[in-house]
Amino acid sequence: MTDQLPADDALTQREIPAATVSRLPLYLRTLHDLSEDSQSSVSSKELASAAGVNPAQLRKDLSYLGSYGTRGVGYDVAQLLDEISYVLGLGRDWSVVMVGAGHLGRALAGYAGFSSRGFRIAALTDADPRLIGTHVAGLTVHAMDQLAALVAVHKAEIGIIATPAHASQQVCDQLVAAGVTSILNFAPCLLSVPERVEVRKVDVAMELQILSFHEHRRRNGDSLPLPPQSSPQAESQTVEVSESEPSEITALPTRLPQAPRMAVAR
Amino acid sequence: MTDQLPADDALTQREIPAATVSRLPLYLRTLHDLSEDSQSSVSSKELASAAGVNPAQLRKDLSYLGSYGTRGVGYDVAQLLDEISYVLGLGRDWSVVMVGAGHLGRALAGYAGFSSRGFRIAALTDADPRLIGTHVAGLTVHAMDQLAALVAVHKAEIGIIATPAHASQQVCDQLVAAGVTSILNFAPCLLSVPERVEVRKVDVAMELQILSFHEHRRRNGDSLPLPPQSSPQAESQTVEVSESEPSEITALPTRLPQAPRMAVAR
DNA sequence: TCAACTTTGTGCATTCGTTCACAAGCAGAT
DNA sequence: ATCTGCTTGTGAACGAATGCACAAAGTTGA
Repeated sequence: MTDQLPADDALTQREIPAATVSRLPLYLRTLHDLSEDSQSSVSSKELASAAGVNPAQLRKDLSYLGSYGTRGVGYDVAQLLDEISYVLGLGRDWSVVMVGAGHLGRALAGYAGFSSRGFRIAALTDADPRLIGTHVAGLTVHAMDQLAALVAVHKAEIGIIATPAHASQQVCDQLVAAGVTSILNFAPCLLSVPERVEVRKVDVAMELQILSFHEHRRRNGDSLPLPPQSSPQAESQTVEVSESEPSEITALPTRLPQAPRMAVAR
Repeated sequence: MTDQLPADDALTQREIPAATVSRLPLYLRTLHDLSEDSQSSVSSKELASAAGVNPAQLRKDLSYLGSYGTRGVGYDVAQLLDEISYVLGLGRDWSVVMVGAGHLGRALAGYAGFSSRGFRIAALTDADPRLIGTHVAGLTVHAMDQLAALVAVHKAEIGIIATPAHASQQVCDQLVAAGVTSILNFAPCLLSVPERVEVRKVDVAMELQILSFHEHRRRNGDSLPLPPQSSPQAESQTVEVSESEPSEITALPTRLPQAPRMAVAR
């Protein structure tokens, strides 16, 4: 098993790095803002600062597109918009099929930011018979057995899963079987898909837990039952706890106090 | 401006890497699933596969927690659950204040996944006078000028911004002024905050654009008006385009055909 | 008690991503 | 025409993250 990659070698080679791709939409949005202020030209310094990234990183990112700025001047806003739009495949409208017409599904279906960016929610399905036939944001909710037909009719390449976690893998399989090759998953679970299918996930609870980590760390810092070693001389914190009491952790949960706790030190 | 970091040196030093932190909620969820199947012990191989990561990575991640498994056996599911819960600060309930009672805000307020994970939406505000006083998921929508008071009363450390982009910076400033130190932002825009405040963002349109990139790439591959150099001999793709026509890009948008396009090659 | 087996924890190599720093190139002034 | 000043594009240094491979450490069974 000495990894012999399939022949996507020469292709994968000069690919735009994933990290860059994930920033392109950011640049696009920032450029859009600039162009609304009728600014026609922008330097990497300016654009980077507006996007919240390092100027060198911006330039390197753009260099992958082969998009040329003008030395001494900067980038043409309109041209760069076109360039990035093109690379992101935003030159056309995309049909999106959404599964799940619960709270989240309905909210997403009504989100104006989709259509304004060329993503058309073409169809909406749900497993709940009570929802079928109801209307959401101008769409009729269809039954799950219509899914394949809807994907075909609307030539949808992108699917959105806004169902409970327990249903999501099955829904995913149906989407894939229907020909969808990109999936945005809002259900908190791992989806298994064929290699050719691209999955991205949005998990709000996960995001909150990451925030919770930082809050917790801020408060309890590194002072806790620690391993043999005395804690290093790190005491001076810059954390301002605004107005509340000095950390009143209500109730440590099911924690067993026996397990050696090491917060930070390796 | 030769970056002289503040004295969070010794602290940041042995910190758990951000990449690891972002995976901990994933492990937590996976362990939860296992424990519901009343599995009491799990090996890194098994857990990693269930979480969709490399076993070595899992072990290294867990090693930052100082959480010890048992060699020859694996990890105790319950203990690991506790361990990760603790590190993520999930030993307590967190009060969350949400701003924006539009489609998204309402959907999020009703999301069961929050409360079940210890995140209590304690209050909900909106700028729209028509929404104030209405009820959403058992909460009354309050006016924006109540925000600071609500944050104080509920001792909320976490804020969620579910407003339109144009309002989000102002809302963010209000949250920060009220003492919130962690923000989850659903509005598509960059927030500027003091250093001590942690911001995470969820941008669905951005996710769709990244998917769109891959779809586009899959279809148009590297065959496009290219720079002088002839394209390398990369032809054999493994992409199956299921059933649709062989790429019928409806209308290239505002694209100027003059700009040299280089899709992949550097 | 000891040997065979399993699985962790981690040093190390490698890959990926970010940032620096500077030569190359263009615009505009003189 | 040439020179000055600015900004791009990118090689190279750095740093973070990943994954391999193996010693250490425990379990199980005889």
